[in-house]
Amino acid sequence: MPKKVPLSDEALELVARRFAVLAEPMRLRLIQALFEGEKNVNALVEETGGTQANISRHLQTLTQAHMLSRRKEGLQVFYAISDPSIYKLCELVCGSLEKQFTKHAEALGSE
Amino acid sequence: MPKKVPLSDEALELVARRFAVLAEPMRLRLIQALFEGEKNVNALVEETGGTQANISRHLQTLTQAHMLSRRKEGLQVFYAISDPSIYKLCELVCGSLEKQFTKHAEALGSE
DNA sequence: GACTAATATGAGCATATACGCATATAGTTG
DNA sequence: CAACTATATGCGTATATGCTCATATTAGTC
Repeated sequence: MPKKVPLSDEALELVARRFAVLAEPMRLRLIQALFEGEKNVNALVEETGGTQANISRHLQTLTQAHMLSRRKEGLQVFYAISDPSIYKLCELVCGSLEKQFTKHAEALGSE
Repeated sequence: MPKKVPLSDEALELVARRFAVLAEPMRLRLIQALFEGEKNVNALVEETGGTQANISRHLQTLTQAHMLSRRKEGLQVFYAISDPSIYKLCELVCGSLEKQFTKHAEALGSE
């Protein structure tokens, strides 16, 4: 298990791409909605308030990144979180953001 | 400490923005270089092979996101990783990518 | 103060991608 | 097979952002 070896250019692009998939509010909203469990497209459309076309595209992006699983059942398609690391990723980011706010609540003047 | 409460739109944008900062290969390379410890701009320029202007901009982006700290010493400016969660973030992503490769090494046919 | 070194920034270009609209595909039911 | 439902996709547009070149700024030296 390599640890100190610098990543190759290809590897860096893959990592960057993975972060990029998570760098969209609507996709994060979808992921958040799926924290509760598997849901079909329509449910996600209603819950997130997005358009059907847009949600479908985002779900495709997330699925191609192997973050979601896709299960077809008749007319409906059900998506679910398939990569457990996503939970931790979101927790980590939320945690560090909270720390930032706590810190800068006193000093103020972010950005 | 909120855990199950869905994040607000503002919060989602902040999380997304944070991921976006990490969604650039060159920035990841800088972060990786800084894993070894504090370095000045010139060292980072040489190590990453980027142009001075570009590196400077990326360092600014990372610093504004509170991921790096900036220390000025005479003519030089030293940057260092200031948010420990970045280590874990990178580890998590690398880990899940490795799993993907292991899985699809046999089945093949990603993307 | 003139000169040099280290870093930052303004402007323009090229590319990526999120979104909306319309339409296509897949599956179900009559 | 016609009509309907659920989901996916082609296309055009708008916006964001990474990159380069040139230049500005800051700090040290003579």
